[in-house]
Amino acid sequence: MNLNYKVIKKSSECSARLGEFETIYGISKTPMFMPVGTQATVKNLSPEDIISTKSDVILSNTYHLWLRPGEDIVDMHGGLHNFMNYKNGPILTDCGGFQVFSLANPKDISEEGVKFKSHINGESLFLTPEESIRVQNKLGADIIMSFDECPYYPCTFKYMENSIERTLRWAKRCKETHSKSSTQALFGIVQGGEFPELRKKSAIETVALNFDGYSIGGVSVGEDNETKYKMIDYAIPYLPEDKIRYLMGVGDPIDLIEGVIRGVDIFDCVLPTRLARHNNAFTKYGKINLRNKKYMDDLSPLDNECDCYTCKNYTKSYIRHLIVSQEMLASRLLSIHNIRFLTSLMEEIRLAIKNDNLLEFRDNYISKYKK
RNA sequence: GCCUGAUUAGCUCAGUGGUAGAGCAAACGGCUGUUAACCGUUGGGUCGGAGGUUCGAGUCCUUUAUCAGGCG
Repeated sequence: MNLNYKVIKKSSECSARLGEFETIYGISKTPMFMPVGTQATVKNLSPEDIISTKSDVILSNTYHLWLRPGEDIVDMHGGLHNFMNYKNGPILTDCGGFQVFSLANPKDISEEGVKFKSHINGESLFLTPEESIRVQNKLGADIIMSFDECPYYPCTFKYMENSIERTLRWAKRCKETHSKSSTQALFGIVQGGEFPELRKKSAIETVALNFDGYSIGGVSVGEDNETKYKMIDYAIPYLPEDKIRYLMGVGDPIDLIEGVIRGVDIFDCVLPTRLARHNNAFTKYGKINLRNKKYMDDLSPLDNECDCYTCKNYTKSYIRHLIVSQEMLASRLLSIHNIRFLTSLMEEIRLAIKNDNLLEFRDNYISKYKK
């Protein structure tokens, strides 16, 4: 499916671009942050909560839904949107490639596919590019991902070279398997680690397969910041101007800004929701841990300028009380705030691109934000 | 009044002669395409009191206090 991605404005000072694309849910503006709902739910949040965060696209995961409840059950509901009652915006499914990184052993990866042991019951599983696409076709997300290997970091040049070549062959198989190209956009994924020539090769050859958009994967897997930004720089020049660029798994506020400056359009990350469950809130001055005793009598909201439901209605003191009392509302309120914090940051970024002052915005932001 | 049992970290409890421990709680840290409401670090004890035996006692003995049962 053609998302009709359009560049509205290119920054005059960096590679950032303001853009939009189209689905049956309407126009989506980029740069954008997408919250993650692995198991067809953004953990702790109802669809109404998600909408209140002004999110647009949300993510779900092929591997997890394949295992449970199974793609047929989702299909019986008429697809993911109906299954999880998210009607506000598009859904993107990740392909299961990250689970190759987090759950499978390198020795279990073959040309044909990846051998897994189910994290639920230990059952032996085999995921192939064809199976990933077949499952994603049934899940019915608006944007689906080509099945890739997300290699361990660090890995050798030789391992990475073999890996990207195999991922390219998998990408071709994914394209050939994709049976719903009229309703689902299929993105290819660029790998190559920290090796410039491999990022270049992976990008050029993935683009040659002509996907509906392109992801940069294998980032935020343990590398330092400098390396992380280089990985983006090595790939971006070879990605077409007229297609969406998606940096997978990145969601730290500074990383979002740096990614946009380098030409990235969309991001996803578990960080806002995971940090929320672990009692942390994003603020303009860095993240804070609400379990800390100093918030016991703090009557201020998480962030004075934030317009989220949580900040409009609750004090830090109350949220700390919920955390100490192990009440589940704490992680819900923090999830709402953290996601809204990032969608709000993306609004500011879009405005800065429009005003051609994104680099100044970045410098001001970093000077306040303690990473 | 007599008999038994208990008393060790804030709490619940291990530790039966050889350098005082765990879980929880507390304080704090980490988290980047979710195997994570998770993981980690740190602080915290005259072992109820007083005597005694012993090279050495949380541990054995005497005594005492408190608590819980049982019998009168």
